Amino acid sequence: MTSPNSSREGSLGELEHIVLLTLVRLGDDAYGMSVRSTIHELIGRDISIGAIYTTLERLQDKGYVRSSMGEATAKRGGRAKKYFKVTAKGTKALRAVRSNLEVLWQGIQIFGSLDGEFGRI
Amino acid sequence: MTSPNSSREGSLGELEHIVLLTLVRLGDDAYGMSVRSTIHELIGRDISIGAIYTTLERLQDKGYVRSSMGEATAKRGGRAKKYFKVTAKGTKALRAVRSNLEVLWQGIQIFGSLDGEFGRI
DNA sequence: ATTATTTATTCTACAATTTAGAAAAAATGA
DNA sequence: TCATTTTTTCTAAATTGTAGAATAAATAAT
Repeated sequence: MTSPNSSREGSLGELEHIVLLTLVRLGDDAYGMSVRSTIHELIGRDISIGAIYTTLERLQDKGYVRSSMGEATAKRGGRAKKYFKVTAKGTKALRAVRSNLEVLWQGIQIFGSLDGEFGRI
Repeated sequence: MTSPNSSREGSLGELEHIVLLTLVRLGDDAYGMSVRSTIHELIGRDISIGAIYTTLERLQDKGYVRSSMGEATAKRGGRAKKYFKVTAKGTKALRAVRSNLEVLWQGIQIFGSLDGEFGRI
């Protein structure tokens, strides 16, 4: 690549998109394991924990999230969690992706209609 | 990988998602170049033509689209186009992705509100 | 106090997807 | 014939997605 294609802002990999969105949803309780189980509960997708963490790390490298260590809790296996928080930049990326998807889906009619709408961003 | 994770149905790569959706939009006029320009017009993303074609081919390998050659047109450079059509399987994948996204975005509130909704699928 | 179990993160290596750019093909126009 | 245009194909590489094993740190059980 010579010139870094700038038209690619508002572009997130599929898993990055899902993970970032789940972080927003989880708020203060967002860490590796909870992200994984929440995604599973919401859409039934079983992503390995290793995949979750590499994605989280890449998201951090890109400045879309930051992380901070919590404290251990007094229960079996309650080691300290690494919490993740979406940055302003991450929020912006999410908004852009959302906006693009709305345009792309606008007017698309495929039988079997699902009539939901996206939540506000 | 030992067992092919089946929870991954209703999963399309980001570009696959965009391209498939654009094929639906274009209907009978969907071929490499038109897909590329339409995406550019809709979301301003400048994807190389090579990238479009590799995606189209992969989509075909997965059975999400089929292709057929058209005829040459009587104009400069009017060589025969390769038209693409979304299959029932492709439509199904699109519906699943859409459904998952609706769930994931449900209830997400990020300032700067975009209040559109997805088109029906 | 050693060992087991649980929750959690990190590491490693590979597969799949995305990407650009150059090459080739097939048409008309000069 | 040579140039130009529209279109597809090929090639190589970067980025993203993936699982599984290893490690760590806590409490529970013996």
